Amino acid sequence: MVTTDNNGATVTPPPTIYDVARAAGVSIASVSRVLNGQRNPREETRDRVLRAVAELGFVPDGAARALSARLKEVVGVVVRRPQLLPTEGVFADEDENLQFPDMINRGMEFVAQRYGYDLLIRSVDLHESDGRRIFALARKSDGLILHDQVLSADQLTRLGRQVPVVTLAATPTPTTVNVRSDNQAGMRELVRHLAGEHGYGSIAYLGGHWDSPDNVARFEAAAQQAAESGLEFVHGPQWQGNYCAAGGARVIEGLLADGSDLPRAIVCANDQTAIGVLYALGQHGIDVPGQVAVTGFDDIPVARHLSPRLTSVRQPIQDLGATAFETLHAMISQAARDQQPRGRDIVLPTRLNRRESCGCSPERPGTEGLLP
Amino acid sequence: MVTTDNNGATVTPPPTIYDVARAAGVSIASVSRVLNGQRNPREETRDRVLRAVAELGFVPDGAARALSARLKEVVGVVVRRPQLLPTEGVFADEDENLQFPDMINRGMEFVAQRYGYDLLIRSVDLHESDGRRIFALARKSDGLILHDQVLSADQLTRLGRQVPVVTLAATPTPTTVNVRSDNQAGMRELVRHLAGEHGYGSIAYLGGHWDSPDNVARFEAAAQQAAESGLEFVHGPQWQGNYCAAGGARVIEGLLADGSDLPRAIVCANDQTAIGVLYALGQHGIDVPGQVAVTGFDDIPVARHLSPRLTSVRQPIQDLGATAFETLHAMISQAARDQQPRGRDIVLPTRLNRRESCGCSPERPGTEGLLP
DNA sequence: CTGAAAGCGCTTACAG
DNA sequence: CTGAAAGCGCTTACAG
Repeated sequence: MVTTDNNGATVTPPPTIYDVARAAGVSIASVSRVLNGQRNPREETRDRVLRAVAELGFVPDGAARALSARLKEVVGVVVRRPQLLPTEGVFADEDENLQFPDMINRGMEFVAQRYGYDLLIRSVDLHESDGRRIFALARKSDGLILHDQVLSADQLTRLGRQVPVVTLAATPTPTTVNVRSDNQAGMRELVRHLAGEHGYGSIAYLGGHWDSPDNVARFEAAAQQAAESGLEFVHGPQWQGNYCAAGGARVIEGLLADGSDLPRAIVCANDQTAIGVLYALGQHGIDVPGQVAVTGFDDIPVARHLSPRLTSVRQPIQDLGATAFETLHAMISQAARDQQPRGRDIVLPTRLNRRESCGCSPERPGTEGLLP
Repeated sequence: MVTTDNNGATVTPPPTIYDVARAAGVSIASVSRVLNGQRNPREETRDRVLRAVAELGFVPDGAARALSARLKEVVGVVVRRPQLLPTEGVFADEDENLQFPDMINRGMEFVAQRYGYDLLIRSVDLHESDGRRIFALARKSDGLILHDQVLSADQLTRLGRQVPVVTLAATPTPTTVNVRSDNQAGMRELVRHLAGEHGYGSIAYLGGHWDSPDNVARFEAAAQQAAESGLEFVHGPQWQGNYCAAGGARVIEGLLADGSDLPRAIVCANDQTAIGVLYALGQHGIDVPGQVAVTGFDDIPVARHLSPRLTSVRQPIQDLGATAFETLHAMISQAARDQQPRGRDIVLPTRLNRRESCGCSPERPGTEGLLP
């Protein structure tokens, strides 16, 4: 019986397995067995335990369970993002690049629930160098999923020896598995489209964080395909963005202030950047796609609701998260059996979604991505 | 020494406090004391322990620490969102309303880090009725932050007796504290603006989830202010959205298909809804704000980058999360000392950000929200 | 099938 | 100041 009184603040600690055992008239071992479905307990035992559990509203303490069963049912997730003070002005500039990692996390969470796992989220600064906080998170979890390249290859290898680790959009090591999407194929398809279907003569690549593996892969694929398609390829320090709308807008403002000529098409490292570019071009009365075409990467939901609608390379965002979790879960389950196939690089397909910002004409909704 | 061999998959379990004690030639109690800064250990003891810790890369196991110290340093966060299969078409429709709760979570996380806490995220379905999964999450955490009204008042009161609980945008109970923003003041300011400055004669309210306390508060404030300002106030079942862009677009499509007249201004329950409305109106060649004005609520970052730029009521999004965490943390710390002020309703201020979608003329950037 | 007991890896009174 | 020991709340061989 829970004590009820008029003071809401009275603390009633949750019942323990001892309370249940006492109420059911059995040992705590029996309670545990019934709850964990071990070794068919007698019908009557089961009933008494279940009744007591229901009556007391018993739920096992996570820490005790974790310590005893050597399983926390928690996966640590590390996201790399600017650690800014929540001052309005500053934050307003930077907090837009949330959407992509958050959607990936949601894909993880979806799968995690099916296994009874929860996600322990922690973000680290873009420039965080020592991995101490990440090793600490590992001790609160059964395994780790790391967005981006937050650790050096050496650190990763060492971490992967202690605990199962899956990276996202990074590089596999001998002890860790990586999951990413096919930047190369997606970017090449996009550039081929700009050259072939639209006949543009020049494109620029507006980059994301310079050290992001995704950014590097997209840049290189764009450069190679541009060369193969005979396009002039513009890039360089003045084209350096930061995956955020504000970064994209800043690049455009800078170029216009310098009086630079814009290329016929601007290929952005991601959709957020493209949003900033569209905005800045709009402010200066430059028509998209009439004067300058603009494309994104990721295909986040809002891309469909911009004007003009944003042409973008679709990443299987939620799938990335789901796959990362499934992979990690397999590693955790097999941990006891030791030897497992580490060092893999799992690549998920991408696909070009043509909308108006690249110069294509509007099409009926619903046909997106179904084009040949 | 960590075993190194050529097989990356070899598992090297993390060192325990016993390993450290052995290496340092002291008892595990001393190790614990040095690490937790208790009762000034002798200089030499401290040095030996610290050296061993560094050498072995020791980090205490979270579960063992939690069980022993009765503190997990984990806060559970429950978000209410549609639990859909990651099928593209379906997800594409619904996963846009992520941004707002995710930004709140980020505000929490920012503060949580300073206290050495992590967030354990779990989402439950919009229509989840029984709170079992939430009570289970409570056993993995030191306290809970609940977005929205995910539990009945009775369940909340009961939960709050077992563990510290803070709700967001809900209603306080005798055992829980609520944090929300001032929907009423923000919405009234907005409607007053539409009536007073722009002289519109009619407005509609395009709603969010019908049972969301935020939605109810915004609806009622809009209705009251409309009445006081002598505006015709349009609403009803055909104006029922779902906080998502797709929902907003669907409402507009439905109205136009019925041949209904649109009011002079559409006040949306949140920004995501407004994005869908802008899009649908654009598809039908209806000029915003010339023919119909549109406003949002929340002021998410992308609102600034739409065309026309979206007029919206700014909620202190990150502050909501930060305040929720700070409040919960205070409750956790004082848990031992029992009696605490529960039942509070903490209200954060809102503010109208006028941009072009309501009919205001463009202004210099940087002056947003600084108008009288 | 069930109970008594050991043990998971820590923290913290309790002695010395 | 430091160590030996108890205890946190579970799970799981080990006996019976």
